[in-house]
Amino acid sequence: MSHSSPAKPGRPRDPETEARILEVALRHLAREGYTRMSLDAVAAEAGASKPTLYRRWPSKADLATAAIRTIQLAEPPFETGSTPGDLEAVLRNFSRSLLRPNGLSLIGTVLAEEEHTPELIRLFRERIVAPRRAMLREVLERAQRRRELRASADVEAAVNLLVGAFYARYLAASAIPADFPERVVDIVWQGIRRRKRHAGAS
Amino acid sequence: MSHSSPAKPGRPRDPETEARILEVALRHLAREGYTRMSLDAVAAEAGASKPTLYRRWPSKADLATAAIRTIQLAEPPFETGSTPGDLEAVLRNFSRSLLRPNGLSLIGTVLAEEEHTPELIRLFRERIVAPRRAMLREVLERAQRRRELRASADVEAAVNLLVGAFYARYLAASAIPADFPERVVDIVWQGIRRRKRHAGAS
Amino acid sequence: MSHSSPAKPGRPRDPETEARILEVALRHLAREGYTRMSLDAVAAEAGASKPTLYRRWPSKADLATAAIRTIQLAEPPFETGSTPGDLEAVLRNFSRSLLRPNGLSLIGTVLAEEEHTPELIRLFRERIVAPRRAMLREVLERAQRRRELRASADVEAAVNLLVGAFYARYLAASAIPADFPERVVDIVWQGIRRRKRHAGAS
Amino acid sequence: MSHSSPAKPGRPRDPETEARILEVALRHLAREGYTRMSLDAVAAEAGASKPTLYRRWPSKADLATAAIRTIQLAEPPFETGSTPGDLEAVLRNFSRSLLRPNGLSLIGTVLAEEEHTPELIRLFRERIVAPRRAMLREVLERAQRRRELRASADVEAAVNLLVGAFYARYLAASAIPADFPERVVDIVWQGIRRRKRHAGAS
DNA sequence: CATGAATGAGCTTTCATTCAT
DNA sequence: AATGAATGAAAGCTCATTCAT
Repeated sequence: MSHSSPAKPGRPRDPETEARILEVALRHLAREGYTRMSLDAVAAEAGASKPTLYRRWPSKADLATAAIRTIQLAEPPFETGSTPGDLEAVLRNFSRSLLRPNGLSLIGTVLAEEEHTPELIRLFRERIVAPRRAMLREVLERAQRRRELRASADVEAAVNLLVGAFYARYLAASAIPADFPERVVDIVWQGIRRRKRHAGAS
Repeated sequence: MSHSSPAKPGRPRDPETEARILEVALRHLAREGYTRMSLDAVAAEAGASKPTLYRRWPSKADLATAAIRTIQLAEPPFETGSTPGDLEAVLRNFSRSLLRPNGLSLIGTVLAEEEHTPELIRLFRERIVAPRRAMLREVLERAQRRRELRASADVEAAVNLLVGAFYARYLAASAIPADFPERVVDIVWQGIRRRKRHAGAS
Repeated sequence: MSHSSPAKPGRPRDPETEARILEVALRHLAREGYTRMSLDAVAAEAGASKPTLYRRWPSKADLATAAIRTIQLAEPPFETGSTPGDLEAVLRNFSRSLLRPNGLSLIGTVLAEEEHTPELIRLFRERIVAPRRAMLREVLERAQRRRELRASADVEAAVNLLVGAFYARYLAASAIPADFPERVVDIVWQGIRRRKRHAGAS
Repeated sequence: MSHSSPAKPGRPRDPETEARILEVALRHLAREGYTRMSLDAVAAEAGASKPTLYRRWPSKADLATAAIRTIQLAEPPFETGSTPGDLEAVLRNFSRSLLRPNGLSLIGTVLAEEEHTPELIRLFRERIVAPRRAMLREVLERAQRRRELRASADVEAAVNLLVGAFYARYLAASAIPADFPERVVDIVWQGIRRRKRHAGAS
């Protein structure tokens, strides 16, 4: 008589170990950068041994990418009723998660490692960058379908402007003011929305 | 043949050596990142010995910051006749120098090292980031004085939008299209410029 | 049909597994040497797990000696009619098996490990070296009984000369010429055979 | 004004350090084998640090080959008056140095490493094996010029027989009897020397 | 009985920094 | 002033062996 879920042979993995390692690894990766992240330190802090790491991820790069993969984007509901309101909601959430856990140092490390460990930036783009941009693009395309935007409105450029403002601000000053989302949306929205025809334009 | 300045005792430093070291160091810093930049390699490539480096800069961090300090911004003339034209000129120059010598990896490394070597980002802000932003701000403030902008126009936010768009684009895709400056200026300019009163709207 | 020997409780060992492990182990031992032979690799290639190895052989050294023990010498029929012919036949077979599977690297590893794992060389002598020498000695002692050898002929030394020539040649050049058996037998046989009395020697 | 021997710049190497490292390395190589030889242990025993080793020899293989290179063959004067006497003298010296410092384990390790570190055996052949064989060959060729050998005498085979006997004996029993040189020379010499014509045989 | 997971110790190699000439 | 040598610390990775299922 067989079980529906046959017990796998061998000693089972401690499921908490894996999660703990990844969590520690992500923290170190963000705080120390890729090069400074030491597998010794990660193993020690996670209460595991180095071969335990190597059994799961065959190299440091694999562990680092796996750690990045665990980042979860809290998807905010963004139906505020108006397009600028939706954009602000997305950016407010973006701003909060951008700085976690260690400001832009995670972004920094994937940029710095672009030549040596391109997997990092590839995955970062796929997992972190792209979804966030997709949210903004979705809001804008919805607005486009509702004919709220100028006919020539450049959605791709607008997305870059909106998210990029936060990078620029952080790079210039390390701090993002609370009203920043509102301020950047304000300009961009004015720049792309459709304007009423001038009544007596003729 | 005597020097006009009183001769210092001992062998004088070779000024070319210093320049060569800094140039090599900057290249390595940008290509490899701070942690991977090896003083051994820099010394070897510059044709000097390590104590020669240490005599001038007491630590690796000092050498790295000195290297960043040498970056010169080629100041573009930007008097094109129109404010958007000026903005585009600045950004075009910015876009070119942004990716030199190795994409954003220099920015990456200063971000990644923010906690361990804060000197790096401090100096990077002062030398690289601030001057570039100042150019844009100057153009915008001049426009403000000419009353080309809306009364409520947020110059600081606009600056962040303009430069940030490039970071965002690079982070998302590693390549900046040639018409990108034009496209981002277009939106921002529409977002901040003063609009004509609907003359005879009645 | 029941077994003649009482059935043992528990799951019986798969005899094929054991053979497969030993075969793989011997190959790795000869190719990589003892220190480089990895139980991980042996287990993986044999399709078994490491504790399966450890259940049968309590240590790496035990597995290695067990692997050596499996080597079978194909006993050649050597009744060519003449003593030099018999010697050549033995040596020809010796030369072939000497280089299998990996030149002298198996001999190398047992010599190199003499201090750390003396079991290896002990067993190698008993299983591989001694039988081969015995064949030569048997041929020579038969010749002695037939009074084909000089009275003072040193059989032990002759055996060492005959087999040693192959070691020396390999150590010097890695390759054994096809006519090598004939050439070495020629010299040794001339050196030990009984010579006819010079008829009118007086 | 230049010196005839201009002082080299920089801190000079301690000449004893290099010799001490090589001596220790050779001992470890012979005792432990290549794989077991640890640079940590060598450095510690030689009273140096690991980077001191790496400055001189860029890898473990380089250090090992350098160590082998230091082996000096004490060239024996071998003009005993007779060819067999000369051969015995060479072999007696050979036998003594063969077992130093650790029996055949050095030979063992170069054989075992043939695939992974072929430099080892290449150098061993060039430095150790070839010179020893050359001595024997020289004695035999001198005898040949003096017409002491049979016309068909196979010098190459004789050399292999003479040195090989020692390998074979060691591999079979780990000990070389004191009269071994004499015994092997006896057979080989009888096997290759020219025989007197049966003068008045009729 | 056999499995996959875990471990502690070890490896070679590189680095930033200081010393002796 | 400038050099080459030296150093202690640490890194990434692998191994023989044992544990838990």
